[in-house]
Amino acid sequence: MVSSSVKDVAALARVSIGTVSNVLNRPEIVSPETVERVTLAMEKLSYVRNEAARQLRVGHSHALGLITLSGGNPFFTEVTTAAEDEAATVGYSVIAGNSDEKKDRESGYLTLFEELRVRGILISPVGNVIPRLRRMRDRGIPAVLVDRMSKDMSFSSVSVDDVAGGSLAVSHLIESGRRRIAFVGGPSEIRQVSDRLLGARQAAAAHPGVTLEVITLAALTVQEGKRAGEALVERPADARPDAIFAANDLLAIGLLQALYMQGRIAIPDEIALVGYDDILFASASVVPLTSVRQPSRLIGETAVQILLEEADDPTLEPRQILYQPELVVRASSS
Amino acid sequence: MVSSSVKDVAALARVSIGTVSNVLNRPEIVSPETVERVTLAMEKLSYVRNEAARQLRVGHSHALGLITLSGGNPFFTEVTTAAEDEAATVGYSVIAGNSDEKKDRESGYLTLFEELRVRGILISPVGNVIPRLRRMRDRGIPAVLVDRMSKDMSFSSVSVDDVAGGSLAVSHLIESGRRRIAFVGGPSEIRQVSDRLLGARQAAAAHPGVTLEVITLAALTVQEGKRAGEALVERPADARPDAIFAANDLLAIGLLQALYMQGRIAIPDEIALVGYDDILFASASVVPLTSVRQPSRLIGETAVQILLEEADDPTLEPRQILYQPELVVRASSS
DNA sequence: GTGAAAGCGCTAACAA
DNA sequence: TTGTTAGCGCTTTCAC
Repeated sequence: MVSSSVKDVAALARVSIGTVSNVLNRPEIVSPETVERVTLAMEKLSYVRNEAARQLRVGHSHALGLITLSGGNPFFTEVTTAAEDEAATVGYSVIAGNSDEKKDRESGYLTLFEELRVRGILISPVGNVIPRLRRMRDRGIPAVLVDRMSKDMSFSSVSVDDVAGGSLAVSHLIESGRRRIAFVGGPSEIRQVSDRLLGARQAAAAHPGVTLEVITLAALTVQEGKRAGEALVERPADARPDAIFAANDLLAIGLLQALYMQGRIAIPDEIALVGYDDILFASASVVPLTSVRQPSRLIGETAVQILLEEADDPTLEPRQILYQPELVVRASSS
Repeated sequence: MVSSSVKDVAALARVSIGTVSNVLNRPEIVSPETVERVTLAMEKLSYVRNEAARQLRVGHSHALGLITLSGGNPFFTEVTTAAEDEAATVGYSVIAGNSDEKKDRESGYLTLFEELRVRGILISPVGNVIPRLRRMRDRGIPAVLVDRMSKDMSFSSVSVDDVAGGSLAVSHLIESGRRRIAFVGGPSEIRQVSDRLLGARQAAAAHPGVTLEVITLAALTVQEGKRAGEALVERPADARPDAIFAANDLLAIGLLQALYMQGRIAIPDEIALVGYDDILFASASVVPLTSVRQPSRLIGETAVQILLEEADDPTLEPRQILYQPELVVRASSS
């Protein structure tokens, strides 16, 4: 057996296919009795609308594309869930992909979304995708940057002030008496990383006598954090920093595993540690983690709202929404 | 400006649209020069194939639908990533949704996937979706159950022996001297939960003098685990269990927060704790968590393989793949 | 090796 | 209020 189409429904309900389409899309203009009859026929045949055909006709789909930096990061999971919920309230679905911070994966998803003619794209970029997004916008697919601002403000964005966040974290470490601070971060092409580092630098520069060492890793994962921690354990004790600001909580948890659990380095006594994102597991880690919290759900919801507005009216000016982060102090730094 | 179509490409390359379609789908049958000319034209126009039109013609999409029980559970994140990777190797993409253990969300995704005419469906069911899956299979959309077997074996499944896992966990607790064991789990309609409980019961029954208390929660989340933990803290010390087997690690981490961090109950001395899934954060939690590990990536990969085979050949007999879980002992129970 | 043409299922404009 | 019809972009025979 194969799927039934409007034609089958029309035949069974003894109406034209145009009427079937109308009860699907504008039931208010068709008489209640007819609606009833058609609906019944649909149920009898378990008719399911063919979205591809609808989309081919109207030109775009009822889906939004979302590309996050990492599937394993609960922060992005929360953003995604919030976006899905918000989109669902207006009948849209979200197709989520994650780039794992890799440019070719990012590019692959953009192509997929383009082939799918999604209504719009939400993205935390890795590579320089702005030119491509611009082309896509010219062809009717708008985009909103998530968790990162566009430098030239040519796209709307919903983000959190990462410079302020970095500054918040490092200021806190300095205030609690730390002087030899290390920033452990990922690839600097990732704006979130470079901004958090910038904020850290500003805070350090404001306090004479404070040094900031920068440790750059390949990715923002627990594994990489662990690797970095193992390298630190290898150092002679007096060559180690007395505080670490990790670019995200995954990294911080990896550091915790290597420094505290394997290396038996006292946290925070020997080394204080601050993470970023305040994921669900930060408060329950070996040493509860001080972290910079971002309003993840709010980011996802706002981004969807702006995107759908721009999809409806492409002439809208790009908007930059910037939320402020918040420091949550726990045992790892006090 | 609007998207260009095969027609535009054909015009620019001075060939027919049939030829354009051929270079897209069977380049080997068209002359190299023509391929070259058409490819060039595509690039000039930045042509992107309209997937909806392709799909309308061929009858199904190049996407697989995946419904997991929880977006916030790293176990399912890993299954999802593995499925995406596996699907990508054969040119398929995965549309992932999570039911959050809610029947109506599950049903919504099934409808979406049906409208999208996905090639097949991977699902960890909440409600009784078997009849519906059967209808969908009759219409050409096969399904594979993930992380759960179908009782009547009418669908293929890729799962882990949850009864064995539950037994493994509780046997370990008993061997380490515990007697008053509590099972903290979610809704019993979720097969994973009821199977793990069954295994726990079997292990308890095999040891006279061991009691098993069952605490049922609304969902398998950190929040719910925390609520359960708070209730336990309220009890007089001698009315508390001396060991807890939590149906997953999220629950276990919530319990840890309430019992250990807020309630100052010694883990494992007063209460030993075992979780399930061995998520990335289990080893780095306040008290590193003993957990039952499942081969998450393997589950995702295998499920995709079987699904695609069944999509190609609907006459295939359903297969049941059952992996064995593994106990990872850490500080929370020893 | 290439071209012409039918038709997948749907929506929307227009006619009745 | 309902019916008729064109056509969205693509793939796929079937001729040539």
